[in-house]
Amino acid sequence: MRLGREHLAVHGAAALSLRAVARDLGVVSSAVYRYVENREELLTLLLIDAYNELGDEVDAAVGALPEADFAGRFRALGEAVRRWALREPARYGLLFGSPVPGYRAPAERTTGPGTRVIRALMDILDGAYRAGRLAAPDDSAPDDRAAVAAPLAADLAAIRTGMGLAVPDALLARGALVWTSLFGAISFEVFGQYGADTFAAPDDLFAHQLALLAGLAGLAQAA
Amino acid sequence: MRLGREHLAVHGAAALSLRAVARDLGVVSSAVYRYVENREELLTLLLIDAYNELGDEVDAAVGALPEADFAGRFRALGEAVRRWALREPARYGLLFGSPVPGYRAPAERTTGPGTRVIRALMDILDGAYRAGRLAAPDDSAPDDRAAVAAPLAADLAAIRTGMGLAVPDALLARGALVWTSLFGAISFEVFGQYGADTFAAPDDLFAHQLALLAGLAGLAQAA
DNA sequence: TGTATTCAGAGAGCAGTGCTCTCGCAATCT
DNA sequence: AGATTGCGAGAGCACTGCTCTCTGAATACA
Repeated sequence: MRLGREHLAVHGAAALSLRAVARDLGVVSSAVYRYVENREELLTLLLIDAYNELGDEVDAAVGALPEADFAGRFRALGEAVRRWALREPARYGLLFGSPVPGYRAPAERTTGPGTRVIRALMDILDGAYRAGRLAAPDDSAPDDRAAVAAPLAADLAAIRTGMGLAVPDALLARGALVWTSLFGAISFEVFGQYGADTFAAPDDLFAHQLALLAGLAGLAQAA
Repeated sequence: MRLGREHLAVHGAAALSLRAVARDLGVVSSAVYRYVENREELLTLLLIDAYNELGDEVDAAVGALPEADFAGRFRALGEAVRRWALREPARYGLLFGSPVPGYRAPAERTTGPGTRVIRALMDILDGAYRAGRLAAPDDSAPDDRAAVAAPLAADLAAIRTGMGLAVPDALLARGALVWTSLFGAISFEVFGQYGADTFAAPDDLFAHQLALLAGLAGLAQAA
């Protein structure tokens, strides 16, 4: 079932060639259609496979730290995502890059594996909140920046009940921003948006960004 | 010189077909090669064109507000980027999505137009700093989260001199994170990463995220 | 005005793609 | 032993990027 994973890794998602996959398997192209309905389903399989591998690595990295080490777990999550993304840039692009033209992922098969990272992130934040270790950072306390508009509050309420969380609106919204920001930073690095050699020390850059995001999420940096 | 812009808009970057562009122009495919060396150069032209249109709209939105309204200008920048991205999702994907397989953008032609948004963003932050209106948010003051490792500090110093800025390391790093976070949030929305109807009020979500990012950047929300 | 040059586009053709169809071979089941 | 099933091969369709040659028209030059 490793249909074309290494080929995707080499050539990228949009250029994924069913015929090339067949060649890698030492088989003619029409034979692949015995196992896969079309190129779309091949992409779907690769999508689910990638989501699950990323989810596995994130879960392993997070689970290696004690449950109460919320800040440590958050950092482990971010580092695991980045490590996987840098190791598998094409597959990362398939998951978080521009959608493949003409391809629409079947939600009923991909939402499960596709929500594992945000699930893990929210579990950390929710656990920290329930343990009284998640505080609204000072810069949001006095002003109304953290105020949540009514329609957004409705969306957040649906997410909270849907995921079984306890965090209040403002912190939930911060969690969502941390989520998108994490992937934004990683995407910039993986996709080469920073420019050729703008950052000679990308590890330090990311570590700094992770620390800032932890602060944004309301996680104290204590161990 | 509108070679295939609408075609890209419809079908996406990776599916951009030189032959289809030729058809749109009412011409046979080989004729296009009179004006464009190959598909790569066609992509490069579209890339530069998109960068410049985005840059123009951002500059216009930012320039519509008084120079001293740093927070307003920041919000205008973010809203302009999002507006353009939602209006031109395929072109946005070309700029900020997964790289087109086998295509390498020529830095000497694209870095100029490609840095206009970060340039505008940094100008706002730098202006606010020089005006004494950019403060390190409270949540970074007491701890060492904002401490910048030595190699990262070297990178930041190069950026500062290269762009002629005055902001210190910690704020410059925050600016970079705000930059990537902004595009991370927009990419999630444009690329449909949030899930089908997770957010019924995406405008409110983005407005909230922009406010949080303004806080992260150190911009007071005063007018 | 007559010739030479340039240039835009057409058309054929190459190798590649996704995909469908038919066919043959081999293992399996009854 | 005979029928069924499944796997893979091969041909063929329309599409792609790209190269080549050829034609026809506009232009430059004398």
